[in-house]
Amino acid sequence: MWLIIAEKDKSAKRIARILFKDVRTLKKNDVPYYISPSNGAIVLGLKGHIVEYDFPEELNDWRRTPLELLLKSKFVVKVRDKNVVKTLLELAKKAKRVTVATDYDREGEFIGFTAVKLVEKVNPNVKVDRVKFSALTPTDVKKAFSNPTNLDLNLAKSAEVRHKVDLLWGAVLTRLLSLSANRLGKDFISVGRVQSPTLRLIVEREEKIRSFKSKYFYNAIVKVKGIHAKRKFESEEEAKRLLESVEFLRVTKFQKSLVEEKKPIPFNTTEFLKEASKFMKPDKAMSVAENLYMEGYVSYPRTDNTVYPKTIDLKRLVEMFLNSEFREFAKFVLKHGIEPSRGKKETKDHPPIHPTAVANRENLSRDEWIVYELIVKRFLATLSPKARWEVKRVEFEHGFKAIGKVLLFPGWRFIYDYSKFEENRLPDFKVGEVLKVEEKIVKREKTKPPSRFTTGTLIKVMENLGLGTKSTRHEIIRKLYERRYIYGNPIRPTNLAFAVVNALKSFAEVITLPDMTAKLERDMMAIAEGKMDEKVVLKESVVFLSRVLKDVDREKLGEMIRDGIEKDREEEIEKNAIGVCPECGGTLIVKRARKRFVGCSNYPRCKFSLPLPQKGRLVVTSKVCEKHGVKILKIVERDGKWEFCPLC
DNA sequence: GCAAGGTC
Repeated sequence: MWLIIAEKDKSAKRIARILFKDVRTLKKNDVPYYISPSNGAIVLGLKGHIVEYDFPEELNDWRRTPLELLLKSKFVVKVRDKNVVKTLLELAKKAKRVTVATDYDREGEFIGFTAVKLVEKVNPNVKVDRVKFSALTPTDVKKAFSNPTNLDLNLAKSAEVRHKVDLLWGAVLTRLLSLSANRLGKDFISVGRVQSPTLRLIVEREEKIRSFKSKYFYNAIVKVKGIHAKRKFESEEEAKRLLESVEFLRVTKFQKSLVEEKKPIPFNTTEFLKEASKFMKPDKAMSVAENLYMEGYVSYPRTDNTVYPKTIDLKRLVEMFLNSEFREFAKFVLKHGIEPSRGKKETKDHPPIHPTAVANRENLSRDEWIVYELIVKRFLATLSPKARWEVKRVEFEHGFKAIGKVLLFPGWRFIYDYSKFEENRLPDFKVGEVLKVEEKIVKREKTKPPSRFTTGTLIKVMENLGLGTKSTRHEIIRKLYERRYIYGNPIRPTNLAFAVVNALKSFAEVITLPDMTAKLERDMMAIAEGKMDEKVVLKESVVFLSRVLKDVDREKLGEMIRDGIEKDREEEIEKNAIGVCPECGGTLIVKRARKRFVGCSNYPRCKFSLPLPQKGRLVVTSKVCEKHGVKILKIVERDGKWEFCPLC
């Protein structure tokens, strides 16, 4: 029997259908696999990593394990998906030949490698080979299977070292911070190669915003021919002085031009999440996209590719929408001729995210429809004509300027309505023409601090810095929320986040920098090329971390972090305090436990409490009820919002 | 109860 191992069920199915004519689907331990009786072949899909490295069980008790022991420890293999491993072993026992057909990348090589190691335990003499294809098309797959090669052990080792380095750093520093601050159980303080640099970005942006000194500036504005032209000044006097002196203005320059506005590029994971985050958190958007993929409505949502491969029949996909509520858009695209845009990143593994079937609004959940509509509109927009603008620039004496923009032809904007735009109409001017100043205004404005990251912009920044992968960035951000390091969107860091980042900066700064990932990438490359031994890389980490453990002042570290937590707690109380308790004079506080209610700060001495509605998002407003002197509360629900005083 | 990386 010939066993072919794929990375996931979907690819297993595809591979089986491409290679064999008589494919039957069977199930063992609830795991599907595909069999070709005539060829005596079985294709089994794994679920990504089915095993992972961990520390031996005796090191699991955080309190009782000196951190130095983690550095000396060996790694043990832990099974993550029992059913898949069981099925793999049962099938492998009977195999004469095993072919690894996992994704052709570093993690894919590692996944295949670990599967083979498991197989060899039950079937030591099995023949093993490896096929490499970068697209699941019949041509690519068949070609790969006619040229089987061997597993690339160095490539697999390079992924293995990443797993180990990440676990080592993550476990040692996570436990160090958590133990020092005495935050154990679900309240632990996490640290990691990707999450910590990401958190540092957010914290440092907040520091910039806090230290930002805004300056005033003054726009001298004149109205001529019904439009406003302006010039910027640093001082109000200068602006006023100039305005006082002008009664007529001569036109010194006038330009009218046609400007084409590029259409958006095809969706890869990052671009998709950036746009979808206007509606929901990235982890939510990702799981919704995953569902749509499983139901066959969109293509694989984890991709770096921003260029449609030639193998996709774009025209057929557009025509598919002629019988849908997107028909006007499909017609528009077909009428103007399909011309796909392309991004800078071109990879071979998966195409950009695009619709694969027509869905009806009624068959999808609300969130599914939002994501589906976004993907469809984006797809059609990438194929449609550019937008065309008429841009006018006019300049007057004394440096007054105005710019006008009018959308002449919407092109892709007709379809993709997710980015707002403004038009500003300007009449035509003639150079030399002298116009009467109809109105004069001085407007005071402020320079703005840098803006906070949103989940969307953060994902993009992470990608640019090489932090995380298309499949993990949304997870990392979710983790930061879950650990109470960040809140809101735009994202704000908590005091705990400040404490964690500053603590790490003081004794293990590398873990807060993207450079660590960059260096790890270089080391992995060297290992893959056979120029470096994985032991050397691991040793380096061990040496660094043992230095950290020796030097760090755990008392001080614990204090820093507890301070952060304490500050968060105080702010939380302050934010939720709504007034004075009518029974004891204590402070009334909105409590958000399993149920939410208004309680007294003197609890348990004072048992005063008020019920609150449990549904919708509750906001403490700054308005005060005139009758009771307590803050007005607001409930925000999907279909509206309402305000009330809890004492009324 | 640690990370980040696959996939569901």
